[in-house]
This record gives sequence, C-alpha cells and structure tokens, in this order.
Amino acid sequence: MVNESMVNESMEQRIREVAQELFFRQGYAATSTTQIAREVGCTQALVHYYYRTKENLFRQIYLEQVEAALNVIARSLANEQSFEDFLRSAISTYFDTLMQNPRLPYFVLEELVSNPERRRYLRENFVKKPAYACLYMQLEARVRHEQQAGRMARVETFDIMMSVASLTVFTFISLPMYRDLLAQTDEQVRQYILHRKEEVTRLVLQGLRP
Amino acid sequence: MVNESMVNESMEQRIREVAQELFFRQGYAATSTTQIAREVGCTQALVHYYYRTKENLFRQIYLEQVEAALNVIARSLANEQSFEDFLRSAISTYFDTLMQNPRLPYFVLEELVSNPERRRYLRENFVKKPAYACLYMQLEARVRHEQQAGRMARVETFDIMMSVASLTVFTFISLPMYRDLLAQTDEQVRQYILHRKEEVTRLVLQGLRP
DNA sequence: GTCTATATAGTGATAGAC
DNA sequence: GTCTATCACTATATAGAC
Repeated sequence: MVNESMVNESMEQRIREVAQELFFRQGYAATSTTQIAREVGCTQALVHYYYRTKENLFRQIYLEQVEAALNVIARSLANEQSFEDFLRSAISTYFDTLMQNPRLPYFVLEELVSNPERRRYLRENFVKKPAYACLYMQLEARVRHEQQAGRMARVETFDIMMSVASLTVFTFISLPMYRDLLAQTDEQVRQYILHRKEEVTRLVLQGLRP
Repeated sequence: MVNESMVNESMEQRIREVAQELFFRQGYAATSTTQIAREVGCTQALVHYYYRTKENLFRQIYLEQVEAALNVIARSLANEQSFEDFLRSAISTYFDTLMQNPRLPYFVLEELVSNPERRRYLRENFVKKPAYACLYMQLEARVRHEQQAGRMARVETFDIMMSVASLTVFTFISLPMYRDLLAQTDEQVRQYILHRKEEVTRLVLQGLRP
C-alpha cells in the first residue's frame, strides 16, 4: 500500500490518496477513518485533524472525480469533425479514460443512487450551470442538422446520450462479474474491453443509420 | 411502513418483508438489524432469534431475488417465435418486470460488485449449473442459424446479451438521477421508461441487421 | 503536526427471564 | 415467541499533551 512515490509527500496528501483508493474500492459506508489511518501509517486522529469529518474528506474526493469526469465529457463534445467521427472518438475516449480508472463509474454511481443529498448537490453545481445546458443544446443542434440532411435516423439526442452512457458505463460496472464469474485473466479482461469498445461503436453508429 | 396487510402475518414473515425493503433501499452495509426491528415494531433480539445473523437474513432475501430474476431471463429464452420477435418480447419482458421492481438491478449489482464472496456464491450456484450453460448454447445455436441464413449481421451472442443487459439495466440504475436531476414526476418517469423500452428495442434490432 | 486518551454512540449477537 | 439486559466491538469525533 505504501509505495516509494509517497514518502516525500505531506501527510495531508497521503491521507487523501489512501482515502481515495479505499473509497473507490469499498465505498463510503464500508470505509472507516481508522482503516484509512492504518493504511497511511498514522493515527486516526490525524485524519480528522486535516479533514475534520469523514464526510468532508469524502466530498472533496468525490467532487474532484465527478468534475474530472464531466470535463472529459465536455471536451469530447467540442469536436469539429463529422458527426460520425465525433461519435467514434467520443466513445473511444470514454472507454480509454475508464480503462485507466475502471472503478470510477461504480464509485460515482453508488453514491448518486444511495444518497439523495449527492444528487441535490450535483443538480445545484452542475446540471443548473449554463455551461452544461449550452453544451447539450449545441449537441442537439448538430443532431438536428444531421437529421435534416437525411444522414441520420430520427432519434432523440437524449436517447443517443443514454444509450452511449448505458453501453459504456455498464461495461465497467459489470467488470468484476466478468472477471470472476468467467474466471478471466487481466489480459483477457483488457482484450474484452477493447472488443466491447468496437462493438459499442458499431451498434451506436448502426442505430443512427436512416 | 406498517400497513394493514401485515397485521395478521407472522413476525418471522414481517421481519423478512421489512428487511427486504430496507436492504433494497439502503444496501447491506447501511442497514442495521436495530433499524429493521424498529420498523417492524419488535426488539432487535427477535430479528436474531429468527434469522440468527444479519448475513443469514440477507442471503435468504438476496438469493431469492437473484433466482427470480434468473428465472425471468431463462423463461424468456425458451421462445419459439422468430428471432426478431423473440428479442422484442424478451426486452419487453425485462422492462415490464423491472418496472414492478425498479430497485432490483442496483440491489443485485451492488452486492455483486462490492462483495467477492457473493460472486463466488453465484458462480457455484448458477453459472456452473448445466441448465444455464445449456440455455446459453441454445441461444448461440439460434444466433448462428440466423447468421447462416443471412438474416443477421455477424455479431457475437455474448455481445448481444451484454448490449441488451447494458441498455436495460442502466435504464433502471440511473432512474434516481433521471427523476431527481431532471425533476420528473412519477408519471413522467413511467413514460420515460416506456419510451426507452421502444428505443432500446429499435437499437438492438437495428444493430443486428446484416 | 502528531500523538494518546477518551467521550459518545451504534453495531451484531447472546443469555436468561417470562 | 418475545422481552430486557448486556457483552464485545467498532465507529466518528474531540481534548489535551508534547
């Protein structure tokens, strides 16, 4: 757990990194500040000295991750290529990003599903932000443009988003089951993800054919 | 919480029903036997009298739910219609079943993701059962048959299953966010699910066109 | 900044009275 | 079958020494 790159960091930073790893693996409820301290190699009091409450420590980590994820999505939407190439590269980016961080979807989802407070917070801080509403409207405009040019079936923008999200996110959420139930090695899992990326891309694009 | 239909039931049964509701809403870790007892209106000792351990109580409920879900899937696979009609009715059945029980996907998934022991148990009790392997092989045979007749694109059976699962399950997992973040009423949510059912069916079938 | 010690509360589980 | 009482444990959080 304690690796070389950590030794010169501040305690505050080390606590945060260990906490993040444990929250990712186990979720909020199943992770205690005692366990965080044990894995850092300090006392439990120190965790509270820096972050006061467990909730506070978690919120900082959580919001940082959500923000990073939303930025990946936002960047993918600002794309000047043809709509088909834009979709290809967006899906590819989502898969590649999540391969680096396969636990992220479940981490974000778990708290969002089981904690209404987090949904409220997300709505106030992101959904209501004009920047995000603007991005959605730009996407919708592109979809309408494609449809009027007869290059795309009459599918709603929201449905495209939901289908892409479903197919991408579920791939990573179900990964522990794929690995365990089918007894796969790391390399087999990697190949499987790359395979799903291709198939998801194919399915989504085929679904938009007129 | 306590409704009329419960008054004449045995305590054992009432405990089980209340426990199921709480486990569904909050998950295993966040639900205590004390809370179960409080909502039943009995003492915490009684919960342990009937079920001995919290883990034991949970396992009974969990396995019953998983088994019921797998039976819905198994029944949908025994279908004599054309492959396209079979897929239509399977997806329709999954959506209709989950509309009655929208929390089921997250309930099953949460434990499978966060508890390796449950995955092991599932593998031993279901994945290894010849009955399920047999169902999968029958499905694969039908897919191959369609493909050789030139009526279906060369898509792997496993990919079809994963895509259907992704699009169906994610619809229900993301429901709390859809409702809260977009501030929807119950009726709007119901319409949304029915709409997704149609769109998922369309997408999957279009994805199988040669 | 980091520690020890502790307050306070909640947990799962069991023993024993009725 | 249902209760009261209690055990051993763990949790979060804080006070105060160094």
